[in-house]
Amino acid sequence: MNALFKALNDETRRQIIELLKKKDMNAGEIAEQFNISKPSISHHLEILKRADLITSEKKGQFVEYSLNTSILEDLLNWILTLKK
Amino acid sequence: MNALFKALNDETRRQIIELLKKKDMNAGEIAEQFNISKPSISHHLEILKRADLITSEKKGQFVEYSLNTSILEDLLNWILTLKK
DNA sequence: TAGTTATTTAGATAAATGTCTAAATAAAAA
DNA sequence: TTTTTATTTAGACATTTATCTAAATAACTA
Repeated sequence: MNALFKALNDETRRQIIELLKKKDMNAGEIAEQFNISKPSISHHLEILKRADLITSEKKGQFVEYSLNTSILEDLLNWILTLKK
Repeated sequence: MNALFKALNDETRRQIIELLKKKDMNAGEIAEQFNISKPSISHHLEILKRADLITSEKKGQFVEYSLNTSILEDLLNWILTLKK
């Protein structure tokens, strides 16, 4: 849960999630959407991955990233228990 | 949304939320539950308040804190749109 | 094989964060 | 009014974080 909240606590990472919601994208395509260096985006992707919010698959030279929404189930339940 | 994610990105603050889920508590009662100084807890409470996750009411010398779950509606919707 | 392209790793740095102690403020009690 | 109790504010400090540039790695292309 800690890694999940940490991953979500950044506007850039939340935007990456929004992008991946629309379609799978490789690291370069994701980086293009931001005024942030590729290494920094790579770092954000790693944090999202560690939180299991995204998965990656090597495709030739590219690394394709996909959103994993199943982990959000935990968060959803956490919130719902707070609301009783 | 930023303040909300920020507020949730800390184990102590999430525990404070869990405590307030059970019942309203004043600052001292909350601080008692942790091995953290009162000023630090006060600081956590302020961050939760800024995120509108809790409200406070002065009662004599005490300040009573309550959980505000309505703000979680936004978070809930954010998650649900990700899950399509 | 040599060069190009895609991505990550390494290392540095500035800013943000969580924590502390000491001091300030506010209310109650003596 | 003086003292005690509850809480917050101020300031300091160590750690974490987001970012960068330069270098390394991996895979395609000529």
